[in-house]
Amino acid sequence: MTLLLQQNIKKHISLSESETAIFCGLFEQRLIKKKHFLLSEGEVCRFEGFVVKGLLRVYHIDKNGFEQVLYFAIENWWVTDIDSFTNETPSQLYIEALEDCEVLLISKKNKDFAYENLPEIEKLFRVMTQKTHVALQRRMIDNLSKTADQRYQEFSEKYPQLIQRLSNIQIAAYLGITNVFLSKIRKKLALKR
Amino acid sequence: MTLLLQQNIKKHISLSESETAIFCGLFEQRLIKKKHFLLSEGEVCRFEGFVVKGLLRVYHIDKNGFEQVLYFAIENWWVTDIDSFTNETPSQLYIEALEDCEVLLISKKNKDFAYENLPEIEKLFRVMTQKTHVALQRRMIDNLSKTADQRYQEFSEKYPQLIQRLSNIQIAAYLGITNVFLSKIRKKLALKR
DNA sequence: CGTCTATTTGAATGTACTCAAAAGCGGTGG
DNA sequence: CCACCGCTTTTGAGTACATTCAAATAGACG
Repeated sequence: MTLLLQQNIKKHISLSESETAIFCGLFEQRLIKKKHFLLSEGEVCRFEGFVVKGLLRVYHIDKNGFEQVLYFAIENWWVTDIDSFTNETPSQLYIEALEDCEVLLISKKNKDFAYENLPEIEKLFRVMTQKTHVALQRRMIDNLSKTADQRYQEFSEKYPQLIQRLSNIQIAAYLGITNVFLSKIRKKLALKR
Repeated sequence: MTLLLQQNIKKHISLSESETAIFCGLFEQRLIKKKHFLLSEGEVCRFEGFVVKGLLRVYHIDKNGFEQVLYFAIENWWVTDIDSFTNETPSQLYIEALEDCEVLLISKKNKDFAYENLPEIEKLFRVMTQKTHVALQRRMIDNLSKTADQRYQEFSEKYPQLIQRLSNIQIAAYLGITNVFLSKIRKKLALKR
């Protein structure tokens, strides 16, 4: 059950067998069916999650009713609302399963326990947070400086496995364009080849 | 010299007098004249900086030669290229003084020393990183869902003190629009009142 | 098979950019 | 103190990028 999680940890830090076992023991398995929610706006996010199987999207609904996708999470990715989780404030985000999912959840209490008893874990999360931050910074720059056209092509090249599992509507909400316009972009690109 | 830094720390964590003194002692003062650089593309960022006085901009130049401002840092803000600093890789960013500046710099070595000897410091940086991340996430959403018009108004309302010290060119590079277009937005808004 | 949702297409509109030129403004040297 | 230079801001015209709305088509699923 926690095999994928163990491999994920090993990529970043070195933990002994027993430490790994302790850490993995702090997680709770959770199965979510397609179209169901792991988190809804207004709730406090009580977990940090590791995706073992499936696909989720993390999104926000703005005051005009439009959905903005912050990111997608598939196997081997982490998922949470870091703001709500750390500050224990109501979330402004939704986390929805786009496929049937298996997720491993760790509570704040258990994470703090890990911080205190497994010093390397601190590093694990620090590194992860940094990577996420840098990725977000890059995406910021891209969104400011590139056309939807370029962003779509780069997204397809970077996450080919993800594209196949997403509808145009989801991709468009991630790129910050309408699904109608995405359809036109795809047509234009298809003609070019 | 480190008074502002001390106040900044107190907002997030509680350190004893002596601990504060030790921590502040790990910083080195640096004066930068207007139009000079604290960091240039290609260099490894060897510091994390706290701005005591002045105004800096952190930006990236894309392959078409356009400058994208990631953020501005004024008094009481921190400034670094977190990617380059933590991974000791060449930076893709520039950090330039837009006014004469006084900055307090801490090296990686000294920061690690602080982590080991002043446990609360870990928390300080964790909290800061998180706040930055959440702010960036919000900005991401705004950029995806709002017009330049709205983004400009919100930026002016959120950072009125900053707006006054920035040229249109800088503001435009932050908002992801041309300075020509910003000028037109300002005219339109002025007429409305 | 019917229903529901996703995708495509076209026309009209709005948002933002490019290019070029003029006007404004600040600093520097004579 | 003024004249000049360089940089910023403004303005206008033409164009490119992206959205809205509406309708047609295609797919997915019970």
